[in-house]
Amino acid sequence: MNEVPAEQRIYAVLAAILCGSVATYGQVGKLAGLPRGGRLVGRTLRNLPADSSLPWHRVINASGKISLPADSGGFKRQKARLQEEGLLVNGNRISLRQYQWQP
DNA sequence: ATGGTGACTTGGC
DNA sequence: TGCCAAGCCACCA
Repeated sequence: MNEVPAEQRIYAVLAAILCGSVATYGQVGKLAGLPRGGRLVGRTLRNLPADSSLPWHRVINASGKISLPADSGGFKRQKARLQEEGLLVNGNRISLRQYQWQP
């Protein structure tokens, strides 16, 4: 019957990421039941409404960097929010020191 | 249907 | 550390 759409589960995973921590796209996808859905996660965040209160800014790629283009508004917004949560952001890269979210 | 693209990941050099 | 190739999934022309 009605199964919960993958997007819904991705939202739940996002909401579970602790403040001050970040997770990779692959990590989120894996926890949402999409072991190879890194791209799906990215596409889902891309489609998020502007009024969504989900911490999408806590999601970065496996290289520990922000995947958005450095000249886009989303990049600046994500960087600013991460810094407000106490994370050190150097350029497009997050200074990793126990940054990875642990479920 | 087919090919190209993207807020990805991993392995190799 | 950084770039490249292959794999993966969904969307678009």
